[in-house]
Amino acid sequence: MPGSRKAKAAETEAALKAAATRVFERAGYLNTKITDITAEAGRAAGSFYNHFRGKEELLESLLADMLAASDQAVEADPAHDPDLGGRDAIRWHVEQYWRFFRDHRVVMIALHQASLVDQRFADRLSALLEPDLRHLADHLRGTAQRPEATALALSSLWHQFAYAVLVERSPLAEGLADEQAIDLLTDLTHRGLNGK
Amino acid sequence: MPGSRKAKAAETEAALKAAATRVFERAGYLNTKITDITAEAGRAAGSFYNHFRGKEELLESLLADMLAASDQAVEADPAHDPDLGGRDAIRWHVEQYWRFFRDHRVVMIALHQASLVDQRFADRLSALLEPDLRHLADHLRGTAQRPEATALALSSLWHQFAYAVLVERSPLAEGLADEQAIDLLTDLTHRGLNGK
DNA sequence: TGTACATCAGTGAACGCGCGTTCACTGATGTAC
DNA sequence: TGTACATCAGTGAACGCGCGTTCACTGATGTAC
Repeated sequence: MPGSRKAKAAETEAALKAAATRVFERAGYLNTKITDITAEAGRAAGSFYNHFRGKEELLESLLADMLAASDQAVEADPAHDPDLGGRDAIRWHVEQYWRFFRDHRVVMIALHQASLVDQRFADRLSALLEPDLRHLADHLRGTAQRPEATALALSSLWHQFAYAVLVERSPLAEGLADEQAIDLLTDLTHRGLNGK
Repeated sequence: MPGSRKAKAAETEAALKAAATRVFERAGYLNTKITDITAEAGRAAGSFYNHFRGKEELLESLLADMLAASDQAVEADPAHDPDLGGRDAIRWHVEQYWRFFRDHRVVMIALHQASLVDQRFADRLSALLEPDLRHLADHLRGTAQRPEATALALSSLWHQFAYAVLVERSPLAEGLADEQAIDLLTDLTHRGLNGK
């Protein structure tokens, strides 16, 4: 069976990534040891280094997967209403953000944790978020007095609320369904911007 | 000179705390080694353990100082308007929050970082913030549909925006003065709540 | 006040744990002829 | 198709670095008489 060697390697690499995701979820990126990942994947410790230089490179790989998945999702979606003034348009943005965060929760948190300890990831993460922020700021030009700062504030709101609800599972948001969370953020954003 | 031994010990302890604060600021809590702190303080490594069990206990100590300072500040302040509906009352709250965060920035971030790695600090930190959150939720009862979730969202907004501006120094908030930041948050909060 | 001893803060070299990383080895897969 | 050799993925014990923590020692401060 030619190609079966590569296939086996690919399988192990995928197993390591899946295992890493599970361990990150339960213990956090920073608390995770290489041997935790290999143990979870049922492989020997040395096997890890056939596939990744270290934990950072594995995270980079998960990040690449996440970006690929999100590119696909964007392409599948129809173009959105460029006017951010309407409540529907705002809700669409919030919903995109919420679903992305929920679906990629583990990687997002891992990136966030890595950023605290490793400047390279901090730069990576802010470069990742910056375009969306600039885009949002452009939408706000005319509507808000300080478009950039306002965009930063809104993205702060969305990000941290999603984090509190979806990651920390704050008791204050107990029983809050996705749709309700999205509506709450939409209302705060829409009214906050337009004063209505 | 009786008492001069205790005085020397207290001096060293204070020096270690001050040094820790400086090192945390520049390298982050998680990246800081015990020997970084003692070196910055100009003491031997072993000296650290005459005063603290470890890095965690030193952080607890900084936390205690912060709480003591904030208690004093609250006592010095006149009672605030209990009605959160008025813009002035909201601004007062936002301003308190902003100044507290700015003044205790280093400890707040250190706590935040410690929380990611140590569940005990996570519990400590949420217990620390919970009363304010509940208080805010009570203010919102009647005004907002879901007071608890809305309180969580608003505190998310304040916290993360303060973090982005005061810690990350986001380029999007370049040249934003404290008063402008406070006004921006006040507007978003006030309009978001009251639709005006 | 002076002397002898006890106590304590501080020192820094050394110890040792945890964990990332290596590497000689195994067995399976691929290749050459 | 068969044989001999090469290559590769995976293994796990062992190595070694980094750093937290200890501890015998020093010199200064406090206490007893």
